[in-house]
Amino acid sequence: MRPSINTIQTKRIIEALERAGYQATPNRRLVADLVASTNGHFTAADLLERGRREQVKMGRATIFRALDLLTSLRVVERLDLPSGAHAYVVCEPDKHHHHLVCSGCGRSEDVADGELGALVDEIGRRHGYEIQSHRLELFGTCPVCTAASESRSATGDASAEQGGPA
Amino acid sequence: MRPSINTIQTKRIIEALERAGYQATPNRRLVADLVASTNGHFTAADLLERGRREQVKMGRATIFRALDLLTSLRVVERLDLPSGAHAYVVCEPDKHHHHLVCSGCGRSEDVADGELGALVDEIGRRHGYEIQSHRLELFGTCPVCTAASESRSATGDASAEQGGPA
DNA sequence: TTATATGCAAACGCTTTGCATCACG
DNA sequence: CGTGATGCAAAGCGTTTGCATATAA
Repeated sequence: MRPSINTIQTKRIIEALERAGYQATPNRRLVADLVASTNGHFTAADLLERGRREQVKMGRATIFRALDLLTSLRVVERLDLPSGAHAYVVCEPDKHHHHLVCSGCGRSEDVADGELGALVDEIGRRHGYEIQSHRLELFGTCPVCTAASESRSATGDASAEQGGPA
Repeated sequence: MRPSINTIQTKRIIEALERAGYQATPNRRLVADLVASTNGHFTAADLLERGRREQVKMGRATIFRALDLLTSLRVVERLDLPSGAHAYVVCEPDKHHHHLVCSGCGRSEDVADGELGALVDEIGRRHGYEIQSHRLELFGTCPVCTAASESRSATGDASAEQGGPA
């Protein structure tokens, strides 16, 4: 997948960098772009490989440093897959939310906190804890993958559903 | 903390092992005991060190293998701390639940799924996902640590007690 | 010119594995 | 005896760091 420079998403990320006083270097722009052109979760290794494939040879360290940066700016968020592996997803910086991850293709969607906040408060009260943070992670199959697996089982086909993460 | 052999918890774990057809070897008994005498989360390294301190010198591998075993028996569960580190907690094998973890002392408590299930269903429906699993992790300060930090701030003492989650 | 950012490779920490040995059934 | 469990050390992975270099402000 060729990164499409200058999406709104990419710009948002770059602006976030500059607003925070960091340089929007070519490498960081590329990372921003790779990240923005992903609709699922991705790992540092994914970015590294995609980056190399595209054009530039970025060092591992640069990726990790960029990812740390973006994480601290809350442009991306780190999440833990059921396997225990670490992945990242892009997300809206400000509003508190959670992630719904498709275990088929890796696509991820932001989920508003909604009523969960109240439930969390209630749990804290019940246990006498002062809750500082909470994290809800949902894993399931997205509509596309569900459809794919249904038609697959109908036809006996057993090929993969879609692009996989990123 | 000296492991107190033969707690109910320890027995439960050992029975779970035997019921599943695994040998309750001395090493595994020790692990069971260490695990049972922990009321918070712990890492593999913790167990290794406590084990060594107590008596036996267990190889790293043995700890990891035992932990894998207990995880597969759902006697312990692996969880991801906000720092990204992996830890384990003991828990009831059968009922679906979540964890409330004290970021001060590491104590952890099981939290019933309760109304969350309905909320999760609702989210899945809204996004067209078939939810397969969900995980809620709560981080906060337990009553003991809250009290401790209050008396501390009252006396102007500023000693550390925790590393603070994300 | 001074602070930042980058690359590289070595260092790290955690976890797994291969293999010979040992214990249990 | 044969299978399962263990220890050890080496290998593997993902991530971080030190340091010299290159680049931006």
